[in-house]
Amino acid sequence: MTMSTRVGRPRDAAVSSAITGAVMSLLHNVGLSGLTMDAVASKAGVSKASIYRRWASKDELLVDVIANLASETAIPATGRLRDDLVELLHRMEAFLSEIEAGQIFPRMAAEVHAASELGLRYAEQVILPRRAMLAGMLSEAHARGELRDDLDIDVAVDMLTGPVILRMLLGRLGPSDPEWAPKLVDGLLHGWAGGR
Amino acid sequence: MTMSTRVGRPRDAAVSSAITGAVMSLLHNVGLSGLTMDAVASKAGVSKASIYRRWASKDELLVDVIANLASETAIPATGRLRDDLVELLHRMEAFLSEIEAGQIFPRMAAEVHAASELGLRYAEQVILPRRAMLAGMLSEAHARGELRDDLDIDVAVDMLTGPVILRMLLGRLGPSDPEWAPKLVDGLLHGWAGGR
DNA sequence: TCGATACGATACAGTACAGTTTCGTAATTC
DNA sequence: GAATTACGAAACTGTACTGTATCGTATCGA
Repeated sequence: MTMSTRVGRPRDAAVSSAITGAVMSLLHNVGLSGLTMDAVASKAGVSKASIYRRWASKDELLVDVIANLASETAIPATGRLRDDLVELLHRMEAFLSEIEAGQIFPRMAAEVHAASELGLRYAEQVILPRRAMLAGMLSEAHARGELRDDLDIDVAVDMLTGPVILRMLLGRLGPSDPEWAPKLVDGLLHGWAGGR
Repeated sequence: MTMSTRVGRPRDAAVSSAITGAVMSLLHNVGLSGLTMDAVASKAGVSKASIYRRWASKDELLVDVIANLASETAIPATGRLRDDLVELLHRMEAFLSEIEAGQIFPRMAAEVHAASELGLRYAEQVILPRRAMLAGMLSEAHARGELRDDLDIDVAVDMLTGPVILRMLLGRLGPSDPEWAPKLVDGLLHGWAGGR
């Protein structure tokens, strides 16, 4: 029962990375609408057959690339909640604008809403892990006594991420306010009413 | 220079309304992806020629219908901000789920982001007016002394609408919490930190 | 050397859809 | 009643894809 070393010419790893690289490049340049399999093959200098030898469909290729694209994200943890939140928002803004997420996220949101295969995998591999990380961050702050006891963590995650997503979706509608992130954080922490 | 009364058979107003009605119905049922001109014609009991006699393209038809669809919305005004906000959120949730906006909004967000003709008109006719109404509502509350002086109204609008949009986009990911709206409002008004 | 698999290139099949055109018929103005 | 426009039906054109198949060639294990 030897681990059968496959016979025949082995797959070229450079081809695989050329394909995923081409997908990322095209996402960045032409967005999701202009991303065709012919364009990927052309950009990667690769034949379409080589793509379909590795991925069964365009959707599987996309999920693969997008999931990896969104993997490396560290949560700031200085111990001071306000600073952590502002820093987090800045990172989210950077990430969302970096890869033309304005093209990707609306499409993925529609997929999630439609509960398609692509949408489910995007939710599992991209959205839910991030929400879990945020929830963990808030839980730690709660343990440190920085949050009210009756704050619902899930709702808080919505309160934090919702405005960022919205801002990215509608970004071009108004002038961008460099103080937006700290204003949001202070609004969240201290509330609209009463106070100072 | 008489106002030339056009010669020939006049257009049937019933045909026009059948078309727009079919578009709304299809948006409701199959969403934007399944909305083809053949489907519209079939559903309306009308020939495609009659559609293209009235609208030059699918996009123009869509803009027309969507703009009218989002026209009538009243802002609650009981004078107590908290109740108004909760009621407002409920109306937004109802509106967004009513017409399968989960299909429409992501698509329109992508259009807005791409600054296409369709996106610009959607922003002008649907998004911006609503934001203005919300800003007015908050300004009144501010005049009544219910809000902190240093609250940025624009950011506040983001804080209010962002979570609702997000919740709608990702709606199917988690169990729905009937107390979500009041939790959000209380979180906004009283803040995460300090307090009670 | 031989069988098996990968590769690029390219043609091909299949599908889906926007928008156009044709045709026979109905409504309206002059 | 003649010219003109609207109407439904349906065929048609053009396009833009996804995914498959074919072919000659290259690279591996046995």
